[in-house]
Amino acid sequence: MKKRDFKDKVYSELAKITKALANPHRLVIIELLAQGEFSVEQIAEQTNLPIANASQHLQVLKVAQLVDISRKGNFIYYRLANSNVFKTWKALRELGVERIATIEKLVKDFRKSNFDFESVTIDDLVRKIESGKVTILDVRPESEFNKGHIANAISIPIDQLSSRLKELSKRTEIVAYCRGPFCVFADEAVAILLKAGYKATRLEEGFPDWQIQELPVEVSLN
Amino acid sequence: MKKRDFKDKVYSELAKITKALANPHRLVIIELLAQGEFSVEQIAEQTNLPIANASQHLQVLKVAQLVDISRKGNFIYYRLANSNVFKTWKALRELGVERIATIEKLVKDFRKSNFDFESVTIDDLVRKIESGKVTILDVRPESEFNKGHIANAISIPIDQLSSRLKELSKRTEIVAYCRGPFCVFADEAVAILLKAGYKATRLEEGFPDWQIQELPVEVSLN
DNA sequence: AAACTATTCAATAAATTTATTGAATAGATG
DNA sequence: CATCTATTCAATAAATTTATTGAATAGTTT
Repeated sequence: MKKRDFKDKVYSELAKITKALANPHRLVIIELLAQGEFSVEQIAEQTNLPIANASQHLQVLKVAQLVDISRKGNFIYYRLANSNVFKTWKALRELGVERIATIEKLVKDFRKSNFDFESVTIDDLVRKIESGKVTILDVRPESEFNKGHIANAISIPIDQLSSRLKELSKRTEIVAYCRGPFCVFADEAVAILLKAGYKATRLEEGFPDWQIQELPVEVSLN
Repeated sequence: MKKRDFKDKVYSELAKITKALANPHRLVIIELLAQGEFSVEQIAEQTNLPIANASQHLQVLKVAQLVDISRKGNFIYYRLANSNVFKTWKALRELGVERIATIEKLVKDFRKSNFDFESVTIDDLVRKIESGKVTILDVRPESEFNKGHIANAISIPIDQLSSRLKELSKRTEIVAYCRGPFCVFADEAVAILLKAGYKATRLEEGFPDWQIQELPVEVSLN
């Protein structure tokens, strides 16, 4: 093979992978699958897409080998092919937030107008865990908590939080987390908690960011 | 702003950036600019594109804020907007090589059929530098060497190597490097060196990979 | 100010991607 | 084996991306 042919082929293969990522719906799917595996139906629901449409996008990801599948009963479950897929999404996400003022502004404006409060980073949380008491609160749907969560976190899905406040202590600081930096479950949780007189902040990143750093995680079997 | 509007906008902005990367020519340009800044004319030449075409691709990268420009005399020089752009390219590259058998096979087959020999990683090279004598050979064009190179490397551009062999010692192991893992200058160099009786291997990655790890680099002023 | 030149723009056609719809399929279940 | 159901496929139209060409532009240089 000639040198130029070789380079053309390598870069066009890499561009194919990149194209498979280059769609807003597919990025949402990638972030969702970073929480664990989901059926086509669940993915369609979470992303607000018609099922046929979601399936089509999943085919694109599958052809690019970014996702794997397995069948359980009547359902087909999709998951990220490996941790490099999440790493690449993370790199894109960070590039976007840093380079594109629009995104940073969108996030800040949205947070400020809806929930005006501080957040903590993963490093901050690690330090809090080491040096004192902190309640780690997972506000994702319970099924996602069961697939994997930060060690010692407790699960109260955001739509149950208001009615289950009594499970939390007002004396311990609470750090709420969810799927990722653009997920608003944690913001909503902190808003509810602050209003009810709890001391609470949100984790800037999500569970997959914690997991990829090989920090302690737990899985609930059921 | 509503929750869904917010998410739609964030992910569509991120998809825009990803789309800007999702083209083989533009990936080649990103890798080239990781070596330093180049004029439109130089970029067109290196990528084998008509100038108008190269300019068009550069506009796409500029709108996505992945590159910055500066004018010097009649020329406009393009450079990567910041190190996160390279980090993202590196993540995509590694995802591709790991996930896509086609790419790995392309690289292996090409290397095996043209140059069958071992390579060393950046970690290997760091150890070699610490623990003994090694000649680090930069075979990129001299202008790229001048913009930045591995500390203590010597520059012999690949097209001058055959005629400048006497500058190298046969007693010291030589590690040749170039732009990146898909760049073949270093392969060609090792082939020439082995044939002439030198002890030589190539560095798997390229100069930008060394630089991003904050390992020692030097810049030649001129 | 005129001439020059590197780069960008504009217009077009071809190729690719996307959303939508409804039908087809594969595999599990009864 | 027939039925059921989650998922995929296929066909189409609309939107976007790409390559190509030649003209326009901005900024230097003389």
